[in-house]
Amino acid sequence: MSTKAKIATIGQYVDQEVLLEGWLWNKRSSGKIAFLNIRDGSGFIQGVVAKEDVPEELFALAKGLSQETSIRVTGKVRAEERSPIGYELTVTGIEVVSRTEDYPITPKEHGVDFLLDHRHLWIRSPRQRAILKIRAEVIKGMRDFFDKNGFTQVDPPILTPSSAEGTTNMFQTEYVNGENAYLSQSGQLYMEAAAMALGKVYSFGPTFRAEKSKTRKHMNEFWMIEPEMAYVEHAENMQIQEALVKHTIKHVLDNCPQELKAIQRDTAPLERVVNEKFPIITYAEAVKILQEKGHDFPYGEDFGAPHETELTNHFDLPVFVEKWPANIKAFYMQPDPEDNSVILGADLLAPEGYGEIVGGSQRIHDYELMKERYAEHGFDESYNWYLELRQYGSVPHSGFGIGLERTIAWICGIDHIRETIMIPRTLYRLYP
RNA sequence: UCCUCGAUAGCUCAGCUGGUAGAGCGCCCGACUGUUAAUCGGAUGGUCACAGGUUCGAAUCCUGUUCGAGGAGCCA
Repeated sequence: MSTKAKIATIGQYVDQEVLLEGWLWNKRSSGKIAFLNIRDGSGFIQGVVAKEDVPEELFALAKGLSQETSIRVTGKVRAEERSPIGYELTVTGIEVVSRTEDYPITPKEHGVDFLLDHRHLWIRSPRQRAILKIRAEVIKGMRDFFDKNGFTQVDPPILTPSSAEGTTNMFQTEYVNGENAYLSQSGQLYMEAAAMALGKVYSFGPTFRAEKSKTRKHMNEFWMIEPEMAYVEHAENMQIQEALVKHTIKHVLDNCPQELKAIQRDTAPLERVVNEKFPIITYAEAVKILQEKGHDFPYGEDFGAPHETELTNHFDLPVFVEKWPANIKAFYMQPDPEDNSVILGADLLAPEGYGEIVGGSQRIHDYELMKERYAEHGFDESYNWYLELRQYGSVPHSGFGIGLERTIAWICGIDHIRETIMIPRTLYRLYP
């Protein structure tokens, strides 16, 4: 009986006979030799079956295997220079667990529509597997940062009453008592309550937006990490964001070399992000840069995708854009004491055309000012609890939200965020 | 919601000013001892998205519909 092994750690078993449990990803054969490309979830390895070395039935079986047939393969691990992973398996036995007929996804090219319709199978492909592995490490790296820096994870509710920021873009459902309920589009307001209880907190969970957005940067269900910190003000908020991003990227560079290679990510720009200080510019300076570069961009508007790309190309690093005009940002953002018309908040724009990945700000902590904002926006009683946070021991506090999928898309260098999650939920696509 | 583009074999696509359907790949059969999107030979494979219209004749032209993709707005 052979030892069970995993491809990821196959190097431990050189010159030993092992058992691999997996699937046939691809096959090439000639009259006297067959190459089986085997995957087991942990990686890919090539198995070799030479006609003269094995019983006739085994060679015939190997030649007849179809793509994605599940197999238990025994064989001897061999160091092999020609292999991308450095090892090959000299196959001595194959047990077919379940034969596959007519697997739809071939190693050849396919269109987006076809692949998305077969997303449940597409994730078996080397590239998709690598992206999902990197996603897991991005999450791990972020949690690691928060846990090492005194944050406590808190989980805000997903079912919420009407939103303080309006409900037009929210998924509506009926609550048990017949009231309208909405799927959360941000846990931030609740996280502010948590910060007053635990100091430094972060949430990590799915968030839902019923926006009819149809771009490579949008999904209707995505994951967000939302830290909130008591006694932290604007400048420190940005420092923490920068440290988080650097730590996360370093974690991926250290832990996913194989996966980054599999998706052919050029890691030089990422190493630069780890080693260099992120520039901070004000919104006004950003507008000036755009105008100098020939954009007809008026002060007071939000940036579009080409503007964000222009700004980050200018620095070739993630860039904080701070002190935005208050009227284009959320009601809860703290005004700059030096200029009431702008707020103490910043967006972090990722380089290489990836755009906004973080939005953060210092929050209004003054009770009277928050009451004014409530009046201006006509908020109802369902968010009185949020106002109460300013009545009972209010302190300066800040927080931010980082979009998990946008961050992963950037780190992986892929052009559409739908590949960063197992089953993407985009406009017009609720299947599979 | 708006703008742009698209839908032909299992997949990726070609099909000209209208004349009755093509290639490559996959599957299947055969050849080949180092392939790695293997290669070579053969065979199979179609309600040309749907519904109307124009015409002797429509994959092709016109109208509408459905579905999808890219982008705008909004955001992470």
